[in-house]
Amino acid sequence: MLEEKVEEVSALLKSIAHPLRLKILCLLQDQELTVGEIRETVRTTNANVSQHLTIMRNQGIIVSRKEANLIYNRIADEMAIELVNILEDLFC
Amino acid sequence: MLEEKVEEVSALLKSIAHPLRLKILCLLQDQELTVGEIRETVRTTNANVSQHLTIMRNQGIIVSRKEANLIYNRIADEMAIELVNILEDLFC
DNA sequence: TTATAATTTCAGTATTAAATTAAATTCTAA
DNA sequence: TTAGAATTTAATTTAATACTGAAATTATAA
Repeated sequence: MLEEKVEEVSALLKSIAHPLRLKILCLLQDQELTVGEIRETVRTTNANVSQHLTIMRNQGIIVSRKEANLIYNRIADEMAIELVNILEDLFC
Repeated sequence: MLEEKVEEVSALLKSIAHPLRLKILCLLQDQELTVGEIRETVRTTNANVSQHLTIMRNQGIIVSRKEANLIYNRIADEMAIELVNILEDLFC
């Protein structure tokens, strides 16, 4: 793997390699959810969910759209969806 | 994905999600290498390579065997080999 | 037995990450 | 225009990581 690719791939893995973020990605596999909805299923604060979403948004894994004062989040990166699928196949 | 699985998978990803460790895994895909041989291709110190190998050894990704005063390292976990293959397919 | 090579361990420092709480934004609806 | 809901931002604290250089281990070979 080329040096650039190594940096790119390890950055992507890093942004997924956290229990809360992995859970969020699993949740978002087949649906769009708001911060509040995510917070209801993963037991933490809104701020914490928001910060983890920001990490994944900066990585390009997630995009958000605003409707009223709700923010809907979904997976933007097909690679990320595929990767989560593969992880579930491999480990579940 | 079940809570336990989430913890397990994110721990595995975390132990791969570092440029140097990802490089080492790529190198070890099809061969056994000593710490010194690894250090020659990735530009850092022996101690640093050794520490990263320890992280992956603790995670069960790598096993080592000693021959004289050389320590040969290889990938132990088939899942890890498969995962690295998949990452190369997806991103290279 | 001593010198050397390969590796690990340790101690220290610097950086980065995670979680919490409170304050600030943004939008809606009364 | 103000009260409240959803979310983000900021500030803080705590904890985890990464790297370096030196010292300790382990094994070989002179």
